[in-house]
Amino acid sequence: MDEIDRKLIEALSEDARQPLSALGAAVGLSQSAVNERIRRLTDRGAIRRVMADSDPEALGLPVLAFVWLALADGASEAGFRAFAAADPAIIACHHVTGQWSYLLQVRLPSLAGVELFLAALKAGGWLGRSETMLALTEVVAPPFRYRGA
Amino acid sequence: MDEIDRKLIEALSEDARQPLSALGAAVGLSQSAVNERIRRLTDRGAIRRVMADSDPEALGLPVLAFVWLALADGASEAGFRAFAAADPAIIACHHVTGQWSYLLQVRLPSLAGVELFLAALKAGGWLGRSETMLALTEVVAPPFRYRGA
DNA sequence: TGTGAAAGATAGATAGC
DNA sequence: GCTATCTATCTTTCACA
Repeated sequence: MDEIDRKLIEALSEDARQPLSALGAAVGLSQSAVNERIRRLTDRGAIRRVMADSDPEALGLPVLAFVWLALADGASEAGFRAFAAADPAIIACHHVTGQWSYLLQVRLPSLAGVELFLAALKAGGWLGRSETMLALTEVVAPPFRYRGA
Repeated sequence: MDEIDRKLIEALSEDARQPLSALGAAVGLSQSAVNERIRRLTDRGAIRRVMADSDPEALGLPVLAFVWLALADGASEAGFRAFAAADPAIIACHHVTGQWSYLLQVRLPSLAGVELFLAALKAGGWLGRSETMLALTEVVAPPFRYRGA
């Protein structure tokens, strides 16, 4: 992972459909050297995948909510993690320091969807305490990976 | 944006390098019909880009911090937004409801980096109040777009 | 919008150096 | 790592449904 690898990943993060020749020109290597580096970066897992970044609004998911969660007493951590991994509305879930145990980032069709989501958390027996904040403007928008309805 | 479009975006979100023939087989359309749909989805902006999702740890950015921020009195909103857009450590920045004005998601090389980041926020005159939480486990990992050192 | 087919352009993969 | 070659894939275009 040298400076050239970093530049390649930066360029591919911007646009992964650039020809190898363009990448080569950008970093000062031949097309095949670039190809070989990308192969190695992918094998090592430094590049995890090449994916489409899509617009959540176009997919009918305009609402982004941040949900702070303290698990219910006695709820299984492993069970909750399986639940989070399975729900396509959950675009990120981190175990965090501080007074809450998890921070969820959720994409939903509407505010009503937020209410349904919280109800599902409660019905699953996961929800101890929680606090929800809604995203207004996206000042720096992270990539969005659509995981299905 | 019908069911087929959604399936295409879901498949491309998983792996954007599949041949059109494979996508066609998955959704029950010909290669040329798939090609045409992807072109339209891209033109409309439903597909924003095709990018590499990389591993922040491999890039020397193992620390993810959530920084809740209330802007300093008199700080310019526009100025702060330009600052956020320019700093590659900031992978997401949302204006949010509730007691804080912004939520920043920041990728950094170390805990010392978090301290430096907060110091830079303060030095820029943006920081009113703030509260930082560190991510421990990534239960559901969002895609990561490397924006450079 | 979609199908099927065919031509041409492009880029990825491979092998020898 | 480079150059050259081979091959898979994409793109474009057509006639037709």
